[in-house]
Amino acid sequence: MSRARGAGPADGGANDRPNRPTSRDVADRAGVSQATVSLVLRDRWHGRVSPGRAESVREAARALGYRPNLAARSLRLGQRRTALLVVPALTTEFFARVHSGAARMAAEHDIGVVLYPSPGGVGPAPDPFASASATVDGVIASSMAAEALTGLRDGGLPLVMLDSEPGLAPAVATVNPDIADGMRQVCAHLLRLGHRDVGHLAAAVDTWTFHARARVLAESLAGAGSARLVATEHSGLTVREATAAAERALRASPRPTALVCDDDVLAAGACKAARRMGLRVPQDLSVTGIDDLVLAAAVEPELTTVRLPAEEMGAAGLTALLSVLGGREAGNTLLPVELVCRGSTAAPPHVPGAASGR
Amino acid sequence: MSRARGAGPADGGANDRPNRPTSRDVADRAGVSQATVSLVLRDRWHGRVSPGRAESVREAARALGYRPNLAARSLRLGQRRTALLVVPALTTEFFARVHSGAARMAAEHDIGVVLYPSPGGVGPAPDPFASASATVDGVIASSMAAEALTGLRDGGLPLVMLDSEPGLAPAVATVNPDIADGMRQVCAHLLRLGHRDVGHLAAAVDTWTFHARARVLAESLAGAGSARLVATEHSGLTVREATAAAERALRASPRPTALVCDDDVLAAGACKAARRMGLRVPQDLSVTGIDDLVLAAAVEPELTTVRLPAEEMGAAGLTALLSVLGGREAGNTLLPVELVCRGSTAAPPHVPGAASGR
DNA sequence: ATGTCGAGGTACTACGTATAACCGCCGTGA
DNA sequence: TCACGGCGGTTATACGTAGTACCTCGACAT
Repeated sequence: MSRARGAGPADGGANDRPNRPTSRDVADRAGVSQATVSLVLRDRWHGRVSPGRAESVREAARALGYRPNLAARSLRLGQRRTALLVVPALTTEFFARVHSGAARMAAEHDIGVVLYPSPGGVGPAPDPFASASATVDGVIASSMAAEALTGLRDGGLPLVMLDSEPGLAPAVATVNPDIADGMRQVCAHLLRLGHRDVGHLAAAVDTWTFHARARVLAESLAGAGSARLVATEHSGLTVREATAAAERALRASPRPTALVCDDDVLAAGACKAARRMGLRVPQDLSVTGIDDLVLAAAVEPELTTVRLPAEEMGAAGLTALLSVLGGREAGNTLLPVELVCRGSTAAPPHVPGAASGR
Repeated sequence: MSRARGAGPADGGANDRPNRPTSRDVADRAGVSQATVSLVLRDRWHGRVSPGRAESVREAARALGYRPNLAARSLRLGQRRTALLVVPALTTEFFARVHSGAARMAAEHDIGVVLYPSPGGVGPAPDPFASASATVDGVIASSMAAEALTGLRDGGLPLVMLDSEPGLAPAVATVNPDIADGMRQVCAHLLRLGHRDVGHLAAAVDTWTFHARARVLAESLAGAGSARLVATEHSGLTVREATAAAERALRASPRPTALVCDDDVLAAGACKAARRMGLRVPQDLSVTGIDDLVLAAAVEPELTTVRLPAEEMGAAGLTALLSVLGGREAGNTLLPVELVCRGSTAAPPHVPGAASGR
């Protein structure tokens, strides 16, 4: 074994990689074989290696700052464990939280998560599979990033969809927040306050989730006899676009006394529009959001909103992926949501008897 | 070569991994050797492989959906290229944007980025180096995640610090927004509006950046003769804490007519506090933030704030890392910032002659 | 005295890719 | 006709880790 490693003093060029120590280096230092090092460090040595040697191996590993090379480890059959998380734009707080949940769960199972922010931003979109999928065992993707998934099918990778219709494809697991329940809670809340004329500020995103929201909202209102949907406006996901859309909605007649928004950012825009039109929130107009972002508690008044379990969605996505990776049936997970009542909802004008929004 | 692969029909157990095709499979299909496949697909075949064969190799690769296994590739000497991005909490819009920038730049250079959200959230913090550093070539870390870096030094990995004092450690590159310039612009803006008594709502984070902000703010005000810092309150990074801290600051005497906040979230909290105390923003109190988050344009009034180039910081961090990886000196990058004047600043009360905030 | 057994460890090989080294074949010039 | 060079590939090997098969040696039972 004459391999000359980084130990040599005054190595010539400046670009000499500081070659990380390998298990062989640890073995040399501890006076054992490489195999023994592997056994000890993988905790498979019980009854195979004497405790004294085991300790000296660990000692040597510590002294050298040895870390096993995951690439090499993953090379061994089927050991590679990496999930690809495809989200539309990580710059969004919501998806950042989804990632956070997935990452935490992944850490517990000692698997990696690599992110692919799908196109939509500026610049050329890198091909997620050219660079990443090689080491990827499965994909967790938001339906909002669906266009990035075109090249996926032939890959044959296990797939978990977030915010996507359950049962569309047999092999695809889904993870969804129980948005139907959320919408029903919102409607119940608004009806209890006395609202009858409700508007919907919908996200102009062609996604099952958003279609589902609209459908459930319409159904819930229709089911309540007295209430009705008097306006539906579509908007992009920025405050500016939302403000414009909300102004359109508020010019409907009869004017809605409550605006259900598909997103907290939209709700913030709606509040802005209301103020601009001389309406007070919540006295003249109630507004509800979805997500419960930081923003929801920062605006004035604070938003009544449906808290979506973003972290849990990430975690559940990873769990689902592990499940199909383990050969089990692709399941559909439904996560509970929670209505957070804050200051942006109250009884409509001219209905003084109803309960307070808070 | 009798290796039985996934092609067999009706393989027994359900858990049979759908073994991704390897370069050898492509070679078999194309009727060439594995080496030839590698040559063709790595574009090193000019003059070594006939165009016809090259095409049939590509054809076979396409048919099989072949993707090279990066882990195996990286096994070959020094080929691994992965950066570890250590941030305090990805759930924060700012760091999500930093990651986005880093990821985009990384994609251009065909290197990977793996995230390590440093402890601070709930649950046990996974050891970043036990799971990740093995395959990591360098680290980009926010100074807000400094506590996660304790185990790093002995690793001997190249390090790039975001938001950290330049020149502290010789081998460490730094990337900073030019916050000094930002603070000077804020001060100039406020002074031009006629403010004299300024308060500082500081982030209670023990970080060089925040110390630097306080220092530059004090200096800028002191340099302007007539102005002075009348209150400094420290706050956590949530709206709730910021509101409480801002209320304390607004009880100082003389009461500040402008509140400079270290963060947009803090600024939102300050606005909330002002409203609660019967003060109008911006007529009675001007408020400025830092970051230019989505939130800044969502609150009412919209925040005058210093836009920090989050994406650029991520990109610059990656560039810096590549630079030291390439053997060059560790440099210090300073990124320009921009004052975004919106509705939360105006002339102070009793100074009617000054220019408008917008 | 010798066979047996288990503890304690080593040799070897697979994993998938990249590349250096090599090698046959065919056209060509002497 | 034959040596030769280069074209068009192949063979072999390294990379770092995990794990299996094997090997050795001492203790103990027979």
